[in-house]
Amino acid sequence: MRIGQLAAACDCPIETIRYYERVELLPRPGRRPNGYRKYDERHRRWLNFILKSRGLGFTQEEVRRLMELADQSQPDCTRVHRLVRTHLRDVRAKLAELRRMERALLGLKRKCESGEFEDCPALDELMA
Amino acid sequence: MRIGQLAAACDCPIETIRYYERVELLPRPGRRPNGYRKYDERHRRWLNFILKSRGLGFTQEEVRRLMELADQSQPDCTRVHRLVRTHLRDVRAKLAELRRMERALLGLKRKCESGEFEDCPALDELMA
DNA sequence: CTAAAGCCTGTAGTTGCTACAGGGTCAAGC
DNA sequence: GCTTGACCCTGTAGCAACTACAGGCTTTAG
Repeated sequence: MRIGQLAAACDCPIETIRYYERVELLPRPGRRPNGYRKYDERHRRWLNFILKSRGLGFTQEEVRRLMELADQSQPDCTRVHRLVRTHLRDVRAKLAELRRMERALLGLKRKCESGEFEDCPALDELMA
Repeated sequence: MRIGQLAAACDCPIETIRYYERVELLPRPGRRPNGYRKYDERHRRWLNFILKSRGLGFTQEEVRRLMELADQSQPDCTRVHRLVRTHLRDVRAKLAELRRMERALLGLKRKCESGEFEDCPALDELMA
């Protein structure tokens, strides 16, 4: 397939596919005589793997490691497990941070809503 | 005060202060004859405002708008309220996304833990 | 034969900082 | 008087992970 067809198959922008090639996430495809990239099923599966992993928030570096592990004949489940656990920890840290923000923003919002003030109490709180 | 003292007062890296000046978030300070930046209380309060807002996840653009609103003699609480609500929506969208990731990662983790497989079931799922 | 759609490379922009390199300034101590 | 160290300056480059052109080929449909 050509790049556009791969992009359609994986629902991923063409530019992103070329980008993954440039940063050496996606293996280099073959080329037709006219210079067009030529992809096969293997590429489609790797691209899907990358997209799924990124969709779970793994960094490029982590995806690279996952791909190395997946590429072995005898996948090392222990390592995969460790990667997943570590990343889960990161995700939970971000969750905690966002929840903190949510609480604070809710507080600001309530202040804005609670009655009549000369000046805005939310701005006051940010200024304090 | 000099930049180092402001940085210490607000617990913020010096580089960040210069950066905020460059992108025109923080008003330009005066200069001493030797070229050193010279800050006063007003700068300290603005910098705190910026740091607090950023800590709540507001983008630079949003902080700029908040600052404009805060700078008026008659702060428009309605606009502030709208900014806060919009941002709260964004934060909640990110929360939902992260929770989705958390669930999926937890699923992967459990698969890795649940017994003996020939190959890693987590990798299988990413590959599928 | 021409127009549109598809592909190519290479580079620059995004957000919000952070990290130098390569200098100038200033107060304290010997 | 001179050095040492802490502080400050500008300007540029780097990070993640894309996204968006510009400027140019090729292929396909009518």
